[in-house]
Amino acid sequence: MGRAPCCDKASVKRGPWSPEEDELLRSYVRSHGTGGNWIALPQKAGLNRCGKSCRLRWLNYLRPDIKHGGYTDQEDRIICSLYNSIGSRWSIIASKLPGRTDNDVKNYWNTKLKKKAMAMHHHQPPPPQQQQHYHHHHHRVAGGGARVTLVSPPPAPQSQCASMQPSPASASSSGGDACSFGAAAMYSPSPSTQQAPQAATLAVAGYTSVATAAAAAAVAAQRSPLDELICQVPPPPTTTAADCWASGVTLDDVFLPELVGAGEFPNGDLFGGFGPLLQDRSSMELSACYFPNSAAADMWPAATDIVKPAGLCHSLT
DNA sequence: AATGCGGCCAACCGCTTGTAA
DNA sequence: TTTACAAGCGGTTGGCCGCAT
Repeated sequence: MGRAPCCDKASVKRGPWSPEEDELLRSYVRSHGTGGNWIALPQKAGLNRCGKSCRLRWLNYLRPDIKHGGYTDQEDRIICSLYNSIGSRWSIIASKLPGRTDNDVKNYWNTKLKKKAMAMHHHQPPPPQQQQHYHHHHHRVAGGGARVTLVSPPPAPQSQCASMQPSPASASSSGGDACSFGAAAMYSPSPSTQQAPQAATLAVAGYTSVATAAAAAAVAAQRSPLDELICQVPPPPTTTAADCWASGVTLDDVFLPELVGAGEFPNGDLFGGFGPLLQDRSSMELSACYFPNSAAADMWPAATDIVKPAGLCHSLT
């Protein structure tokens, strides 16, 4: 038994919206809101449309804060970086781009950015050595906020993909490895990134993982003394996994094999990291944790507001 | 001018997730 | 705990438009 359809598709209008329908929907939502019930909305608004269709029209087109087209280089970088990190999670990617919708970002990627990324991937010179080399870019966040360190995976030829252990989302995306790494290749450090503090914050998310994106935002929003400690560690002179931790930003999942072996975080979940960086501490159960330095390790027993893993706590120093 | 082709994008489809009863 | 339903999400489709021939 399948689920009953949300509306009678034979009787509702489908296809492009007319200006009159747009105005009906717009004025209804303006005066009543969506009411949390899109299914009932069309009838109340006097529209002969499926509720899902109304919702889509509002979210993707009629919402007042929507931007169409005119993507900036900065937005391109954010999209590429996030795509490389998390795959086709368009709603998450769009949430990092004010005024953009998931549908819009998805279309933009599929029609333009993917090709651009592919082209750049194919123009990447081969890596100098097989040893993975991670680029660190340091940015100071506006307002004296946390210094953050970007860790980007190197542009990698397809032959290296297996060893890179991309996140499940990336691995399962239809874009394939070439696209994924092409996106990474596009994400070289650029002056424009450094000029925009907000962009720097967003870029951090792009280099890590979804939850890390939230964590990066959380760093600025809520900080305990432990958080401060993490964020104040001076920038490392070299580029190792431990350095990444020391900089206060969780690791990209490509570091996992290097750190603990692929079996430690079965789903590419890297939140072995530091509880204090997580937005919702109470809901996160860590499978392991790694202290960025011995001082943080010392403070760990005193931290009472995070869910601590049963075992596997290590200091990286 | 007519036709074909490819790019673009709005909209749809169907599956997954969240939640209330 | 189970079930039903709405919302959310990502993949896909279809039609419009501009450009090349």
